[in-house]
Amino acid sequence: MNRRVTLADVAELSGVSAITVSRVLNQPEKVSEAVKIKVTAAINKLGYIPNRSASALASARSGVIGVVIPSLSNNVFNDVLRGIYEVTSPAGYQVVLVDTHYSPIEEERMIRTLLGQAPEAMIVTGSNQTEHARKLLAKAQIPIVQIMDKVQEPIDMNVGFCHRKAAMEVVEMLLAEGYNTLGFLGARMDPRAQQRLKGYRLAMEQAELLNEDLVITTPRPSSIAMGCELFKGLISSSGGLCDAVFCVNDDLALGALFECQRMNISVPRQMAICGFNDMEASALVNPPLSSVRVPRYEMGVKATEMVLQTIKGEDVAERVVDCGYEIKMRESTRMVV
Amino acid sequence: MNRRVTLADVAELSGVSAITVSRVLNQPEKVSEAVKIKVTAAINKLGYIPNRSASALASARSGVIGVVIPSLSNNVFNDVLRGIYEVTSPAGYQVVLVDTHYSPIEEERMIRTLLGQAPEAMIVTGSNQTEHARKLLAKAQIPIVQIMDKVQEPIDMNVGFCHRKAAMEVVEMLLAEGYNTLGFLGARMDPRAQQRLKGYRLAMEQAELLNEDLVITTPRPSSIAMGCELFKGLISSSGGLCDAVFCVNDDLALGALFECQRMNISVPRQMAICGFNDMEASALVNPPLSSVRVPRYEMGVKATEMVLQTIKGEDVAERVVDCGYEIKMRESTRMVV
DNA sequence: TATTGGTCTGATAGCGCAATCATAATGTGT
DNA sequence: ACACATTATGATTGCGCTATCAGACCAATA
Repeated sequence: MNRRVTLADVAELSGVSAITVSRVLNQPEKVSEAVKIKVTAAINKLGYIPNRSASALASARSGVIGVVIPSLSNNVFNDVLRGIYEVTSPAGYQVVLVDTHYSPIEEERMIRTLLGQAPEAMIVTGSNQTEHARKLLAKAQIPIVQIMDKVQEPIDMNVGFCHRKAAMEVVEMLLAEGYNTLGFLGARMDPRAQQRLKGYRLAMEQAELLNEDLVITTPRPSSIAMGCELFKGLISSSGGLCDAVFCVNDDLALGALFECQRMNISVPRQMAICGFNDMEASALVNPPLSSVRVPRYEMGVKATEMVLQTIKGEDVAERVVDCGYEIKMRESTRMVV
Repeated sequence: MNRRVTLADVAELSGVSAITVSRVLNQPEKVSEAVKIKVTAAINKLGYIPNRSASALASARSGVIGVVIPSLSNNVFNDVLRGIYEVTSPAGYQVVLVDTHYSPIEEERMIRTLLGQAPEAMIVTGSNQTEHARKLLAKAQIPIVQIMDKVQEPIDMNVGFCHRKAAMEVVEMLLAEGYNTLGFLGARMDPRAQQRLKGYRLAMEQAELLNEDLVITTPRPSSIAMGCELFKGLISSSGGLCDAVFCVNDDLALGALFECQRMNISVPRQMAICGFNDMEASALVNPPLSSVRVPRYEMGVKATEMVLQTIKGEDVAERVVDCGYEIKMRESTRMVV
């Protein structure tokens, strides 16, 4: 027979009760050395691996943290995830990760299935959950952190920053540098992209320079290739008058840069380019691309620490954390005189 | 009270037995229309979400697929994961993902905890598991696919390609193109990187051109910045004699390219560059980088289809799949006469 | 010696669900 | 009318583990 090895098997072999074996694994300080050694030997001999479903059911603790992200392909979330695992892994928690493909409907479905795992906490991206999804989350009575965005009315906790403010600040810096015909490239246009566009519009309006012909966006997914395409769109729509472009992320900015190289448009002399997220490539291309550094890894770590702390019953001092950002002005937006 | 809603609650409200509610959810074809409507209404009213731990325990089916990858930061695995989710998600399976940080020891530990979830199948990366980890996997009696590599003796199933052969072929093509002082840049040097290096060495040896001074590697993580660094190492170690460089991945190749641009080394006139993986940027930089296209997404899909098929009890025709690769020769390795 | 307090171990029950088998209700053919 | 198959529903049980409480044991103190 190849029945799976259970606690009872270990108990029998080591001559103790099942509950004692359980204690050896979960509360070893409550067991005498002699028994611990006997039981450990039996565990190793049988190759016993505890069944988490049974444990979860009996203890009402699943050891699962649910993580909801909008896209597995967006590298931005790699770093966030890395941060999350950095904390969950040593703490013995498992991550169950779902991808919503940027769809609130799908997100609601995913949250529902995730809740079926009775997660002890959830980390979700942004704030445009459906009304029903928010209700589900609130009803679950577990710690929840919304990440990436600065959220108006958090379901529970929040770690993020204001994308609108960051974008405004970028535009203001570019205007201060001397650029004035400043275009905008955006793809996917998820809520965070929308906020950045809003920031761009606000700052341009304030400077009385807003020209909707210079705003090129698409709901299609973002990519370097899309950056090339949108940039060509900007050139034709602006009649070649643009002197700078703010891209909603670094992929688009790289695309714009590579396209400039092919079109023999000198960066930054003829065209300044600024991205967002500060991915690794941005600082290393030629010329180095200006961008906005975002503490992605740190957000993942912080959010996870907050939920684990709450699980442990400790108080979380700051339930809403503005993790900020850092504008990295590099050669790609240095005005040449 | 805020006790979680259970099957029994739904059963009571709808005036049927618990098992009937269970059937409405899992085998609706076995329940009459009238009862189905009544029960569904109760489920919605109470906001009932089934507890998967209990379900897993009772049915001995966890609905979990375990996935073991060596690194969350390596973008190569994004696409593989995307492929995996593309299949698991509609089939109602949850993915539990673990990251081994390229360490077989940590991998063994992760596999052990993963097995605690009683996964119905596992997808693991490569073949350098510890002996014990392999035993654990084999003992689990579940379908297992090793991905990425072509594996000598698969634990169960395998989807991948031969990295050594791919690298050999690349080197042979570069030599045929007319390059002969061909360097190698490698970072991290995980088993697949080792295989590519082996392929390089074999091909160079065959051509009687192998010169270990032109092999620059580091165990440190791979990155674009590391590509810049290693390339500088190659230049100094080769005394500027190199006319081409084969990089173990595209990050290093991009680093080498960007560094060439800064050092005013013309690519490909003075230095040809070839990468591996064919990430998006490679085709879009200037000049476009030669690389090896690898069906990452497809590997994820295929591996997942294979395990789900096995779970369903169907036979998998090919238990070992060579998914191949495609060498993309682009301008960065075009000999200029 | 009796009492107390502490440490260690075990018996029992139940977490929420589905497998299994039993039973009731319905239809079908003769 | 009957036997018989078929479909729909329910009662019981147990998956593997841990919470809870009870008890055994020992040492130290009164």
